[in-house]
Amino acid sequence: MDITTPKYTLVENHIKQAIKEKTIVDKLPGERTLASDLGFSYMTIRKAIDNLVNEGVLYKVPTKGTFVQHKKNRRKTMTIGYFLDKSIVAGLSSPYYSLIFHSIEKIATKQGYSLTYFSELDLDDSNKTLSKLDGVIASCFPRIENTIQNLKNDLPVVVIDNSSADKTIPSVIIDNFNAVLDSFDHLYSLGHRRIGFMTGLEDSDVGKDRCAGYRQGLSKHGIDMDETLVFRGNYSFESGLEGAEYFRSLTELPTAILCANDSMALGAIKKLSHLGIKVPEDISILGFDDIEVASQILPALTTVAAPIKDISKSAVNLLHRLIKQENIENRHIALPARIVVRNSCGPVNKEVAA
Amino acid sequence: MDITTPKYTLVENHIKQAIKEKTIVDKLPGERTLASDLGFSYMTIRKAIDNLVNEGVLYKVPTKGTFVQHKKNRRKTMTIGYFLDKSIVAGLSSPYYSLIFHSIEKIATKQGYSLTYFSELDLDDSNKTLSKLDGVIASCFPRIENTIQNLKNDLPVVVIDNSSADKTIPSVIIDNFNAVLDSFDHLYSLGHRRIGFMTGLEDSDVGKDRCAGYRQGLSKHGIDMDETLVFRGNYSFESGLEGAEYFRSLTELPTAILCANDSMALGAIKKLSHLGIKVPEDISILGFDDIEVASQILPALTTVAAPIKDISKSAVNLLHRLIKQENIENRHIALPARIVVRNSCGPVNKEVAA
DNA sequence: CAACATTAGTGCTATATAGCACAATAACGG
DNA sequence: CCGTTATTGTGCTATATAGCACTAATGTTG
Repeated sequence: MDITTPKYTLVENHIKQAIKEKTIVDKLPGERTLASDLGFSYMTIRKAIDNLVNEGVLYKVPTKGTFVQHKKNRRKTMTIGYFLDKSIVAGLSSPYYSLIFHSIEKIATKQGYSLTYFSELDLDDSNKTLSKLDGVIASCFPRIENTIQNLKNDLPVVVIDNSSADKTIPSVIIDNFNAVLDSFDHLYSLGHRRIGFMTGLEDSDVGKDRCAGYRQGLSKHGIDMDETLVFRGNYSFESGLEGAEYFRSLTELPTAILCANDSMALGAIKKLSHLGIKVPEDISILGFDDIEVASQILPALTTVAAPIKDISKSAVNLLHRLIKQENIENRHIALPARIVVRNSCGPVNKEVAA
Repeated sequence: MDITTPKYTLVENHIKQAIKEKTIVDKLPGERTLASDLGFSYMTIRKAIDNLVNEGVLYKVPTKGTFVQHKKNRRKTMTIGYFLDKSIVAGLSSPYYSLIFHSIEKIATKQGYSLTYFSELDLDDSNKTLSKLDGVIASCFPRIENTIQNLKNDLPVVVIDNSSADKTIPSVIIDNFNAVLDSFDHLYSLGHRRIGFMTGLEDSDVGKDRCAGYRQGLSKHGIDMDETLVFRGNYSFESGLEGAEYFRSLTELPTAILCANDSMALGAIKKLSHLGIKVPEDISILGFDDIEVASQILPALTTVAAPIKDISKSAVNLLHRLIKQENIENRHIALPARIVVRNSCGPVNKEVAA
């Protein structure tokens, strides 16, 4: 410390220290008591306490005393954040995430929150950013577990899409397994037996569960697993193009392809059409997410509708209750997703397979 | 005032009043001077001034004096807002606005700003919301001129997409007129003469300018205006469907349709295909915006690429300079937009027109 | 036992006073 | 004329003191 450090900062530091060391837990001694204990004047102690109150470290109750502001019930900014890691390059311009964000905003506004979006989190300015927020909803991916942990130290966090490895973090996800299984059943009921699968990134629960749903569909109907019918994609439109080319290169084309999301399905449809293979006459394509254009393209995409509104509502409510420090019995919510039948899947066409 | 109003609040009010009445313009009298002038003690004056400094009304320069914090250079929150009125029901899930927002976020983050999204602005809590912001970028529509005016009173505002009727508000728009004119030229060069136009909402500059571009295209090439070739849409996918039906109902189908945005173009393509009219063989469709799916659908959409990145960059930079109170020579920026030729427009097919 | 009064503890307001550090300016001296 | 020195004005820290308003616990009284 400088020679010129004012005494009140010394007092401030002393109090902060005492709080950290739990010497002071809840209520501070009276101002006059503190003054004589620490050997500073009453007014100096007041100044120090005043500053700490302004900083939000302490709060006062008139005629009662001064108390420690336990970090958790800090001053409310009535702003929550939505975090979508920059590893999702399209960010909010991805059709799925833009639906999520839009929906979260509507619900958050209803609850009186403003919504901030961020896709990067430097440790340097994380404090600056996070101090503006009451809580964060994050789309979770395994590669950002560290970031989530950092967030969690400062704020209530609710994770959506994937659950975190850290099961203490509340999550809202959809039942990917059964949704894909339903899709499989749908294709099966149309007569399809040779069904391909285009995976997403398999580093996440979403990817794994959708894949597991596919495998379950196979075994449920007594179909042997054929590894050549699995194409490993990455959710992008481009990998949908590649996937279609891959399946085309097989000696026998599948009669239907389950895609782990809509963008890949779009890519597959486009490439297949280029290759002269008609959807759904020659091959059926099934997507996942029900992004806006799914119903607008030709053929209209049969897909699984992610319950965007429910996801958002659940996530905001969960977060709201965490912010209010309510007790939460069920920290992990899994929502069902239903298949939306449109025109990209049809009855099997035996002639094409060759 | 209560009997118990503390003197320092009286002093605070006195000072605020004096600032409002311009009795005090910049520098305050010395604290001791003030004390004797107002008849309160030095420490009381200090307390009052301290509070005003905390409120951001005044600021101090050590050994120099105390000064009025002119409203404009308020304390920075390093957060800017993006406002998209709720009258755009799809909000950020609209493909165009999600691109805009995503792009703004990337650039704002680079400049050290956080980005908040809001689509409603109650007058009640507008202060709560706006006090968290340094400035606002708003997508402007004529129907929200009032809101923009309110915003403008509190904060620097930059308007995008449309310019405001109030020309003092800086704006970043694209040159819709010439972009549509270019599109027209493109269709003309493919041999099209009977070219339909599907308008957007004509209450805004965007709508009017795109419409004017179409008319200019006609007159430039010496084609008579045929009002039956103009369908009044509202930018939605659904109105694209309706538009296609409308054109189909004409005794003679146009050989090409210029659409005021991509969503309508998508709708038109879908409906026309249903009606057995092939794009681009039978009819050419040209869009506007270059939303993500434009390149992903079949046929890939020939459209005008809105320079999203440039718009965002210009808007954020403008706003940043407004926040820093720099002098701005050019408050209105119009950016060129270029046509992206894909597969939805082809040479005219004389046989179809019948 | 219940109603009332007292008292101690709390934070809050207000004033008076004393000195420090710094910067700009005025006065002075070579 | 320039450089040094003194003066003045500024905000900043620190202390001591006096009284107010309110609450909760305690004591007192009918």
